[in-house]
Amino acid sequence: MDNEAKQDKFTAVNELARRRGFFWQSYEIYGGAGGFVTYGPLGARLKQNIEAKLRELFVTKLGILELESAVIAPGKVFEASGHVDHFKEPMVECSQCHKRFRADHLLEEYAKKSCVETEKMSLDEIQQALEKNGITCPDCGGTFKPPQRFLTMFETTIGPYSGAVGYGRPEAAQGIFVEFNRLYAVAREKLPFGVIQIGHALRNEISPRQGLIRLREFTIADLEFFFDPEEPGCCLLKNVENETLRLYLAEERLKCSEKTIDVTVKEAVAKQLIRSEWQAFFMAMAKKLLTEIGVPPEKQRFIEKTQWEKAHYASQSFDQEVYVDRWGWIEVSGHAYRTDFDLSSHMKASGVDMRVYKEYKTPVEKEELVVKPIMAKLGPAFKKEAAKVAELLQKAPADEVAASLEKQGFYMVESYKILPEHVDITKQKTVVRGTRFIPHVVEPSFGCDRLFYVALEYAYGVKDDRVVMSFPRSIAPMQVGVYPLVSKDGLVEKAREVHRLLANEGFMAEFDETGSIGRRYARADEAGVPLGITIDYDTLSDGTVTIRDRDSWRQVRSSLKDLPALLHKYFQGKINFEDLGTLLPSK
RNA sequence: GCGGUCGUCGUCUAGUUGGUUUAGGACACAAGCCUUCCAAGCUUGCGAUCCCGGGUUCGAAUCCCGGCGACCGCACCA
Repeated sequence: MDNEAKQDKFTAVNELARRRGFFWQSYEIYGGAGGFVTYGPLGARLKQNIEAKLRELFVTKLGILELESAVIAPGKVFEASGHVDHFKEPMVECSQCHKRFRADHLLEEYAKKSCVETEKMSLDEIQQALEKNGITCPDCGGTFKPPQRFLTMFETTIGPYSGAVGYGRPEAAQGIFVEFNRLYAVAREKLPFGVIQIGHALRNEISPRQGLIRLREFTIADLEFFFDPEEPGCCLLKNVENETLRLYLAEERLKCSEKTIDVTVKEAVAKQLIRSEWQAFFMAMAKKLLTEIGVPPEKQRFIEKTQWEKAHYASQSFDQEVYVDRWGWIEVSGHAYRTDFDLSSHMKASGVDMRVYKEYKTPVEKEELVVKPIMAKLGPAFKKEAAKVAELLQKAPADEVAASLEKQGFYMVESYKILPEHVDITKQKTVVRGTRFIPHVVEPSFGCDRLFYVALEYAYGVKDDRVVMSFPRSIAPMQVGVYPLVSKDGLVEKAREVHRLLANEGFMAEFDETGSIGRRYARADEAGVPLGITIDYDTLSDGTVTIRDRDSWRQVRSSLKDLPALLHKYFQGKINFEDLGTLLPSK
């Protein structure tokens, strides 16, 4: 299978995808536009099924809330979140060789500026700093053109006349943070809770290549999980504690070592390799997801981001990577501990309190001295000033007042001399029942188009020179094919009847009567249809059909009347192919 | 954005020293015949203004310029 023109899987998968309608580049009739794709019938279905997996895993099974928010946001949202600053990178271009560089990186490297410093610099300041330090093109020594900012967010104006700037969201997360107060109320004001949003996001990439791996418009699934930083324990960790994770730690990467370690979730948490229990939990869930869409565990790993690589909001973060044929390890999900960065930022920018109230388990009783002015005495003593004096007294520190009265027999508040008989000093018990705080956030974030791509690549296989897309049955875009063995003697009519039956039972079923039976099986294998139902002469006489397995090409014989129930069980993963009927001898 | 290579039916491609090319083939697809289980065979059909725009020329798929797109390298990827 590899003697001639050994094309890589990326090429093979893309070609198949175009031919069979999984996906292709958008706007082809106008020459195409980089970074945009169209999912065809099989692809749209497959993508929905993958997203359904995410929902099943998080929404159905864990009770994570789902949200759908707008793609366009007012400028303030992404100013507050830090994206406007962080998506706008200062770049300089060499006037001789036209190579482009990140101006801030040059300053950090050659002028020993810190990234905190460069962050704050204006374009003019950057230019001056470059000139002052005599920084020229590292490649050819040429001088730089004036620096410019490249904004990787899509910018627009909201409304026809206003200058109100709006941005296409580069992630779905902010749509969750800005709605936090309502979501928290809907979640019945209980922590921890999580919210997921699966939707389109936009990033105006400088040069999107790599097909589905880097797009300008893509589907992201951001899950924000809110919890109390004082109770960071994960109540679900037990369920996954023996799951192993392959970690590629930052310290190994800094040593330029390729060493990865396999640890159980339990160990990773115990050794503080993963500092948040919830983060560890979601990493285990992410591994489960990838495994379920067909990526073997040994082709997955979690790479810890170094200090430099981490997002502006993250405390510790890992990328889940999958090994692909052409590029090696590529990111499919990110796992960041965002602390309270986002909610704090929006609180500060909007002025809206997003803290949550926590009642103490046992109310804290405090005993403190209280100075109570006795108005009956203050009135005669200070006349018109009495009210003011009382007010001042209440603000004064009670301890000081008490000490002064005791020692010196009086207390001076401004120019007023307070005598012991003017006030009543008592010990008062106050009960503090709770406190307010900003929840912390752990965020797993999946690139759905990348999940889609790795699902395609790992499904791709060649058997007897035929392409077989071995999707896990739970995500296969087409579930069953129904075929008359030959197109005569009433077999076609019977097959149509079976097809209708299955379609009405809720299966994604296709009907195909053209070409030889072998050709139809081959076509179905290429579309990744797990089961083929073939109607033959025995079907007419005894009501049985053959069921063909896409991956092994084995066949079983089964009664038509049992078929719907059997297929339901099969697609729910409760039974295997052999359980569908009696095995026929393979030819 | 820069540099290199490239762009012909749905897919893969022949042709590219400018001229019988109404751009050829294979696979796929469709209709029919045949066919009792893995891309069989036969017949017929559908399908490409040769990526787009401009230029040179009597004549351009072929040469030149610009654009778009793809791949590889650099840079970028929060």
